Parts: sequence; C-alpha cells; structure tokens
Amino acid sequence: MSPRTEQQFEEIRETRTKEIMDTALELFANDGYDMTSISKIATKAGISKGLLYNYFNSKEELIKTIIFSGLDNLTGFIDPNKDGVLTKEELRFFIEEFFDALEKNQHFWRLYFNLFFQPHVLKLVEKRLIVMIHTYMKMLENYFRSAGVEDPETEAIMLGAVLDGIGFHFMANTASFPLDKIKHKLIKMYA
Amino acid sequence: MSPRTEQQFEEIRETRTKEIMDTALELFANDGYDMTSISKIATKAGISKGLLYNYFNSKEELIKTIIFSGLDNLTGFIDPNKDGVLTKEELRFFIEEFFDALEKNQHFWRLYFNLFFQPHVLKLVEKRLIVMIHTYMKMLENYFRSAGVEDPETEAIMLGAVLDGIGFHFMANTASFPLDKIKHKLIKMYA
Amino acid sequence: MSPRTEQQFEEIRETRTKEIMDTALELFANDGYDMTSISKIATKAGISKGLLYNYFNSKEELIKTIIFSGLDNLTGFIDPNKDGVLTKEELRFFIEEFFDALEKNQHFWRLYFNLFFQPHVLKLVEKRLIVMIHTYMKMLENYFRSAGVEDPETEAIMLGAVLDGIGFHFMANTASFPLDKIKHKLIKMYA
Amino acid sequence: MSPRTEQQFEEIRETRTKEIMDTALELFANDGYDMTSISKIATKAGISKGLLYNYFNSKEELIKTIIFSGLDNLTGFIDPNKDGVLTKEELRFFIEEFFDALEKNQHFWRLYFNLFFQPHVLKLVEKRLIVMIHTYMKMLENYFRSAGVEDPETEAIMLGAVLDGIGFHFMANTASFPLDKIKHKLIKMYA
DNA sequence: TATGAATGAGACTTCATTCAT
DNA sequence: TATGAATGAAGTCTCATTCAT
Repeated sequence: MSPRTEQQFEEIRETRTKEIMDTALELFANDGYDMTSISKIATKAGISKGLLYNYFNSKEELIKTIIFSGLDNLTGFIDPNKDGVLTKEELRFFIEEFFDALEKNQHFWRLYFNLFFQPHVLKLVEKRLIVMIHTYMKMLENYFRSAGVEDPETEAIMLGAVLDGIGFHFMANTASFPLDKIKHKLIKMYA
Repeated sequence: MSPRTEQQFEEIRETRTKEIMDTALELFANDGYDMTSISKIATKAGISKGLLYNYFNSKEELIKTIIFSGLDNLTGFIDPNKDGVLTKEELRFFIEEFFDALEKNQHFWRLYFNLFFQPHVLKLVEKRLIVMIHTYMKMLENYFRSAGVEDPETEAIMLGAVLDGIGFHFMANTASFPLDKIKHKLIKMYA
Repeated sequence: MSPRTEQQFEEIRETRTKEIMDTALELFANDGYDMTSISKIATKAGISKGLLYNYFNSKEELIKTIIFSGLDNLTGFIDPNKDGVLTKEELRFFIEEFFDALEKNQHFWRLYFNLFFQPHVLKLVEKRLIVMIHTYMKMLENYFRSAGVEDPETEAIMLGAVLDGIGFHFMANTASFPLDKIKHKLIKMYA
Repeated sequence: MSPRTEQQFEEIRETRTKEIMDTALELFANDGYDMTSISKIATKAGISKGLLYNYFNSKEELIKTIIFSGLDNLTGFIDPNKDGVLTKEELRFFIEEFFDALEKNQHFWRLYFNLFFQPHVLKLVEKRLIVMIHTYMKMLENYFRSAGVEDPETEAIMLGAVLDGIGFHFMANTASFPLDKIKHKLIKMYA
C-alpha cells in the first residue's frame, strides 16, 4: 500500500491537536492546572499518554499553547477596525462582545482568571499577557480621554476592573448570575 | 526549671498554631495550594513536619482552618451594628473597610480569590462561603431597596462584582494599582 | 520512468544500510548506546523510524551488526599472511596498523572500549569477541615464544594491555595525546 | 518517649548513606549508569524509592557523590609524603598500591573506566577528574625527569596508559588475568 | 519501499502522611 | 512535645517498537 500523503498526516495532526487542546482546556479550567494530570487528559481524549507527548513536548507547552490560542481569539474584538481609537459605538460593541465571549468560552475564561493566582503558570504567559492587557487598557483610556472624562486612566482601570469582576462572579456562579441585566446596566452606564 | 503549667502549654499551642497558619497563608497565597508542600511550610515555620501534623491533621484541614479564620475576620465589617440594615453611612464605612482590608491582608485575599478556581479546595469551604456571601449580598440588596433603586438585586450584584473586580486587579497588579483613586471614585458613586 | 531493476533495489538497500550503520556508529560512540534513541538515528540518517526497522529488526540487532562489521575489519591487520606466526616485521606492521586504525576509526574504537562496560551490550557480541581476542593474544604469545622471551603469555598480555591502554587514553583525550611519539616508543620497545 | 537525639539521627543517616552508595556503586559498575534504575538500587538496598531521594536529590547527585568519594580515596596513595616529588621507592609503592586498589575496589574501577565512555556522566565529574589526572601525570613526569629520562612527558603518558590498560584488561577479564605477574613485570621495568 | 501516528512499559521524581524514638 | 526517617502512590516524561496507509 502506498504511504499516507503529507496532507493526510497534516489533517490527522490538526484534528488530534484540537482534540487534545479542547480536552485539556476543559480539565484545566474546571480542575486547575496542577490537579489535571497528563494521564487524565489523555484518557479523556481517548489516546495514550505517549501520543499526547507526540503533540506537545510538555505539560507547560500544552497550557501555553492553549492560553496563547485563547488570547489570539480575544484580540479580534478589541478595536475592531484596528485604528487604535474606540468610538462610542465600538465601546458598546466591545462590551457586548465581552459578555458574549464570557458565555461562549467559559472554559477559557475560567482558565484566564485562574492564571493570576497560579504564579508558576502565570510566569509562562506573563509577557504576552501584559502586552495584551496594556493594549486594551490604553484603548479604553484613549476613549475616555477623547470623551472628555476627567481622569481617563482611572476611569479605564475602573471599567477593566468592573468587567473582570463581572466575569469573575459569572464564573463563580454561572447558574444564577443575571448576565443580561448586568450587560444592559453596563451599556447604559458607559455607552 | 519547674515544669510548665497547663496554661503555659496552652499558650505555646496557641502561638504555634498562629505561626503555622500565618506561614502557610503566605505560602498558599504566593505559590498556590498545590505548589506549597507541607515540608516547605514546616521549614519556614521553623518546626518539623511531624509537629505540624500535631497541630493540623492534614493539609486540607490546615487550609480550611486558615480560610475559615479569614472569613471570620471579614464578617466584622459587614453591618457593624448587626441590625441587618445598612445606612448610607454604613455603606461608606463598608466600602472603606473593604479597601483597607485589601491592603492589609493581601495574602488572605489572594487565597480567597484563588479559591474560586480550585474546585477541590473550594469544596472544603463552600458551604460557609455561600452563607457568608449570601448574607452580604442581601445586605447590599436591602440597602439599595430602601434607597429606592429600581432593581436592587442587580444593583447589589453589580457592586459585589465591582468590588471583587477591584480586588482582583489590585491583587494581580499591586504595585501600580491606584487603589486610593478608585476608592474615592467608588464612594462618590455609591455613597 | 522505467521501474527499478532488482539490482537497483539491491544497491539502494546496501547504501541505506551503510548510511544507517555509519550514523548509528557515530551516535553510539559519542553519546552512548542508551542515550542514543532510534528516533535520533533515523532523523540524522534522513529517514523515518519505520524505514529503519525495515533494515534492522531492533536496536540490539543494529549495534550487533555494527560491532561485528567493525571486528571484521580488524581481523585484516592481524597476521597479514595468515600463517598464524608473526615475524618481527609483521609485529611492527601490526603495531603500526593499530595506531593507524586508532586514528582513522575513532568512532569504532570508542564503541569497542565502551562495550566492556555495558554488560547488556557486551552480552550481544561476547562470543565473537572472545574468539577474536583469543586469536590475537595467541598470535602475540607465539611471537614472543619464538623470540625466546621467558614468559611469553604474560608478555603477550602485557602488550595487549599496553595497546588498549594507549587506545583508551587517546580516546579520552584525543586532542593532546602524543600518538606518534608513543608509537615510535612502542616500536622501539617491541620491534 | 523522648525524641531521638541529634547524634542518633546522624548515625542513621551515615549508615544509610553508606548502604545506598555501596549498593549503587555495585550496580552502576556492573550494569552501567543508564541501565541501573533508582528502583533497582532502592530494592537492592532494602529501602523505598522515596527514602533514597531523602538521601540524594537525584540520580546524578548519587553518582557524583560516589565518584567523588572514590577519587578522594585515590589521592591517598599518590605521592604519600605530599612533597610533590616521587622517589624511586615511592614510585614502587605507588605501583603496588595501584594494583592493590585494583583488586580491592573493582566496582569503583569499573565505574571509573566506564566514565570515559559515557559523556553525559563524565560531564558531571570532569572538572574534578581533570585536576586529579593532571596532578598524577605531573608527578610521574617529574619523577622521570629527575631520573634523567630523555622525554619525561611521553614516558609519563606511557606509564599512565600502561596502568590504565592493565586495569582495563583486569576489569574485562578478572578471572584469568595474571595480575601478580604483571605487577612484578612492571615493577622490574620501572622501579 | 516508506511514513509517522500510536502504544505501553518503565524511568526519574515529589510529597502527604505515618511512626519509632 | 518534637524529630525526621520512612513509605507508597501518583505525576511527568521517554522511547523501542508496531501498524495502518
């Protein structure tokens, strides 16, 4: 029989990689990085431990890849037209997207919040994270400045904190958190 | 040397217990529960592993005791006069106390936020936590209701989220977080 | 393209086999048998793991083949005219060949010396090795006997030890070992 | 019951440490570093794997300690009166001691020769080894110089190689190697 | 012939906990 | 009360080998 084509191999790799990452994301988010063993991930993904290491060289590389991939997805809804300036319309869109993402990617957000309290994990992605957070804070700050707010920096920090606080509570208490009401309240307040 | 009295033993026990708890709190908060070994705690506390187990039956009991003790301290500044109703003055006091506590007990707060993302730890203190959070949410809700706010439940949840969001950001970025400015902003907004 | 003939296949096989053996010899010699993975060998040889197993059934078979092949090459310079007796001229030639081989096949010699300290590898080639060493010791012994030396067996053992000692030191310290001076010294002593 | 005294603990540690090192030396020497698992050592020493790690932080530290300890023992018989100069008497003594050590510490010598063919192990002790070998080569060189030999450096290297070659052959073929005869031959040649 | 995905055994190491003293 | 030696389970990772294509 002729060997698999390069493309076939690539497809296998892509599928498997995604399977592993999805499984691992869910477990990392729900049980924490340290409590999630490679064994558990492999079993839940229906593969052997050995194979997992064929795709990711270490547990650290696995979580790094997952987090980076999640962060990449995020950048999409910050400053949609990439001009570095938020209009009132874009701020509204930004807030709506944030709430949307919160609901759709709960696993990622759990992991994201989790990060800040696991120094040895945070360390792995810190650089990338700092850049991203800084970018998004500057954007908010610029918005408030151009909107004539008195202390735009503090105002931006405040909004950042509010959003994360909401995310945090939603994560901690998903079932009964009134996400929609809070969203509307926030939009009324800010946009 | 005369043998120690009962009371002296009692005092030693109390001191030791506190020393162990303080040491463990700091390590748990900074390095995470899983990354902190009993060995490290014992060494930093200047005692042997064996003796630590003389004071706490397990690592779980240790963190449980620490968290419960922290939560006990918190209840102090909610509704100071214990009448179940917050005046505007008391809300202001509450907010100020919150910010104060944030600065003074950073270790505890790190651990507290951490809790929500470590199910196997959260499980240990969940019941107690739910009661406490519920109490404090109800109080805020009552305040907003008596203040004539339209949707007091949502308003309370919002304030809760805002406070935790602030705490969260302060923990994540202690050095450059403008805690004072945010405090004043919040007091102006709510009280 | 016309399909390859039987003979062409044969040639490919032979070339490949040699490529694999050379690559493996170098890695085994430099990094040790256990530290050299089949993966590394295949990669360095520019083929896949699967194909390597097409040529050698196991890692053990691979090293066995390499060592046997090396030993085959050695027999060439012992007793060139195969009459089982060494003349003074032939001993001189033998010593010179030894030094020559040392320089030219460092990889093999490293592996060869290594052998004696890795029982699980030695076991694989022991029989063959014993025969060979015995042959060459007998030859030296006969030489010394016919040269009228008092205790020819001990003398042969001594020369064998000296040669291996030189090889050993040269391997351990290739850069600064005065191979030439030592060679001349030895020839003066023995031939 | 009163706790163990510090001295009791020290005795336990010393005994255990020696037991572990002896067991490990034997296994490392006979089976090679890579083929000897921590599990095997622990089992043969009659303890748990965990306890072994209480005494040595890693497999590397274990072999390093063993080799260094062996090298320490060696320095005793080089230049007995530590004046940096060998007399003819001392050279004779040195050679005799070498043969003695060869017989008495076969495990160590196997490990020692083994070293040079396991780069990743050699690396761990290289520095110390180079110093030691250099010291002992210089001593021999000085001896030959003061004895009026023409090329004392080469002569020293030659003797070094001869000794190692003898050790090497003795290790490879302990049962039938005529150690005594070789020793006398060597003493007659050099001292 | 040729590929590399997949397996499974086994390696090193850590750590909560127990226990003799 | 106090010590730290000792255990054993579990975790991360490697690698010879097999197999579908």
